[in-house]
Amino acid sequence: MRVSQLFTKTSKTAPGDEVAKNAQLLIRAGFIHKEMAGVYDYLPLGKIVLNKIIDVIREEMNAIGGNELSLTALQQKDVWEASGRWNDEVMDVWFKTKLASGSELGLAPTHEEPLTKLMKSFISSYKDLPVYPYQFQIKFRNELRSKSGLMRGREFWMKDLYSFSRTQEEHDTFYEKMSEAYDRVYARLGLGEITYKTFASGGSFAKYSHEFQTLSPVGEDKIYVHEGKKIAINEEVYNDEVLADLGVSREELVERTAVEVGNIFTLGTKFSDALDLNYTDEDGTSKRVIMGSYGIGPSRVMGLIAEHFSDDKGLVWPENVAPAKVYLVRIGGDQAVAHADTLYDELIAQGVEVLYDDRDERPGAKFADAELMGIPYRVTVSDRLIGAGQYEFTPRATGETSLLTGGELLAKLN
RNA sequence: CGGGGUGUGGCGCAGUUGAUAGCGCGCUCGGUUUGGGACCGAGAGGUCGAAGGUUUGAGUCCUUUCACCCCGACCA
Repeated sequence: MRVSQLFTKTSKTAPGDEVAKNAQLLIRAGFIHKEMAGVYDYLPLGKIVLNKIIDVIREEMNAIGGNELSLTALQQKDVWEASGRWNDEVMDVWFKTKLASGSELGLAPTHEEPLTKLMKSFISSYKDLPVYPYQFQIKFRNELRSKSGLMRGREFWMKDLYSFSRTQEEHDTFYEKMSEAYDRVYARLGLGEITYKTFASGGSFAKYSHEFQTLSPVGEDKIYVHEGKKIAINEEVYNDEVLADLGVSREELVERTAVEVGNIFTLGTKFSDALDLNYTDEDGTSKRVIMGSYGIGPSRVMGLIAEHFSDDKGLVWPENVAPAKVYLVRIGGDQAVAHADTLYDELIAQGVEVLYDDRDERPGAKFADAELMGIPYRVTVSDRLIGAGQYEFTPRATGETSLLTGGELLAKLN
């Protein structure tokens, strides 16, 4: 992509009404735009980052048998009344609206009910199970207070997978596989080191649920971390019983603030009871389907990564989620243009994603933008280096520049 | 939803005791520049969140209202 073709621009200043670092940097770099409190547009570069996060999650969900689908955002009242969650006192984050006919509708805050109902059309035998449908979708939640930029929005992206299993054992096995898949997701997103599988309250069908909590000063949750076991306990269940269950003592735990970047939850038969989702087992008897739900908020993850991987110059994207691998800076006249154009074509031919700064700007402005946007590698083509057949190569994270030949450069970026 | 704060060109801000708005960035044009967000000159762009009120006169005072931010409560 050529920078001259991007309609977005960078800004030296952040909007005065944004305090959260993730929002300030993402807006300054032109990745997102604020529409209203807790509601953001994803601009071209931001959309690429969001897509990359989604792609990582998708690969891991597919690897454990997920079936991607797309459910509707408009929700019928009846489906939710079956579980009692249409009631505003039970679920206080509803955005409700009406059809022209006057019928009430809701904007989906989550999808257990509609999906459970949908699956009634496809699940009837033990042979139809287990199944793992999932989706990436914008959820709507009427939060009393949205905050922290992308971290808590009223409209946000969510990956939600739901498991439908025959037995508790089958469910438990999948639950564990999902936990491992989540570990791989966060590792690939560069958050593995600071993300902890955290014990949280389980609801009526399991003693615990698990949250994936990433350490961050902007976190809303307080957790107690056990470094040795790489686990943590949410403060809501931080008690002697849990400590005993996990075989840890208070002295081994450290209190930290963290951001919930995902959760896995055993639902049991809560929704299959409410909506009457059954299957016929091998012995001919009818049984309830055992369910689980598994969420990750890609938009929140994006905010967290922006918040975590940044410095005084701007964003510092991990390679797996960066909008491009290389920021190609061109300095100089016709000769530099010709060389940069050629290198751009070569990199593209090699499958390297490049953001080519072909603007007629001064070098300082290009360098500053490359840093603000946080592209992992900056490559500089300039008149003064062409004679020597050299290119400058500068990793964003270290800022250390080395001089490479064309061959060395292509090898390094491959 | 309770408490606190803020709304002035696209963005960041200033506007003294009331007298129909100013700076920086950005933008346009001309020229000079060209390895760390260039410089000079000339321009365009706002009725000051909205509504009502006080006053000869309101960005400045009063009332109402909307929006945004922070803390708390609540939540992916």
